[in-house]
Amino acid sequence: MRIDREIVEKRMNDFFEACHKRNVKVTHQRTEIYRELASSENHPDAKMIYSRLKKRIPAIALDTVYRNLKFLEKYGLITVVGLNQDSQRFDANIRKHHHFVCVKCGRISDFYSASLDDIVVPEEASRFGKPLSINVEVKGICGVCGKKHKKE
Amino acid sequence: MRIDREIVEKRMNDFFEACHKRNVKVTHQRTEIYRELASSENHPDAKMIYSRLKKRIPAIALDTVYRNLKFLEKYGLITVVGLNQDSQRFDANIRKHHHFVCVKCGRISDFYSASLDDIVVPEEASRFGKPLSINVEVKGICGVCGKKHKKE
DNA sequence: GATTATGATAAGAATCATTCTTATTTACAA
DNA sequence: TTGTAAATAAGAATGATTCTTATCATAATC
Repeated sequence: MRIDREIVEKRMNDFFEACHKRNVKVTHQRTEIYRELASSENHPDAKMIYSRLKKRIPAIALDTVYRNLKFLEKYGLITVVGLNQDSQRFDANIRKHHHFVCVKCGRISDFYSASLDDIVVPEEASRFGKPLSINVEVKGICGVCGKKHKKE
Repeated sequence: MRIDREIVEKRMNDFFEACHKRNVKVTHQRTEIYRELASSENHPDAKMIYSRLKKRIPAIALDTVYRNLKFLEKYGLITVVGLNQDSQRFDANIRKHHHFVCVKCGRISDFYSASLDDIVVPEEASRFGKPLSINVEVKGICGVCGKKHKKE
């Protein structure tokens, strides 16, 4: 489950460029953490990246992996899959709906939309298995956080 | 941020019905945990539900809240918002794409779809704030887990 | 209405993911 | 080459979630 060498190299170039542009240090660990993720197709978590890297860099600390993943996310080089919350959030609304999630405060709002309810699972997705549900997640800055930001 | 009384009552009826149909006990704690979530609009986490209930049921244990939320999810009365993972998963693919997530094994697969890329944020969503991204999450049973299930 | 079996709860310990603290090391600019 | 701010390693700390076990309550049966 590895990404094509060319794509990885392009990603590595983007990484170096982003580091230089931002004046952040290109450490061995940081480089290899990004390389590991950029070469993986299966959306690993921090532990998985850590244990793979441990073979090549035995002294690496798990905290370094976490720190750099946060760093890479902040600089837009990687994303966290899903909603990026620190705890599970629950919903008693069983009716088909979608979510607006504020990336600042984590507020989650339900919304209904006939047009979005109409979208069908494309073949590109059903190729991976039997679909059970399809939902749309909109990420953005909520009204409250938007106002806060203007004041600052 | 409370749900209309009528809706809550309908949900409570569904809850009692589901409990009886499944022959599970209708305990005070279970009932109030569901009532609390069914009355909330803001997708609380377990801690939040716990602290609200603590006022009414001082002896309630946090574990009971977790246990019953899992229970309610299993019986389809509530859902976990997002991908319901136990750890954060990362993605170096910054090209616009969508996800197929297996609800059995947690495997996450990227897919591309011109038709899904074309969907726009509806007014019902942008009402909550400034949208930054829109993505589709398909949940289902992946090929591997589907085969396993057939064998059993 | 009382009895009882079984599932549910409370309490606290345990586990797992993630972050913090601090002393040490390293990248890289001068 | 050297100075210095940034990054790292190690391990402790935190916070979410789950487990263990003794006790309790629901609901079926008498």
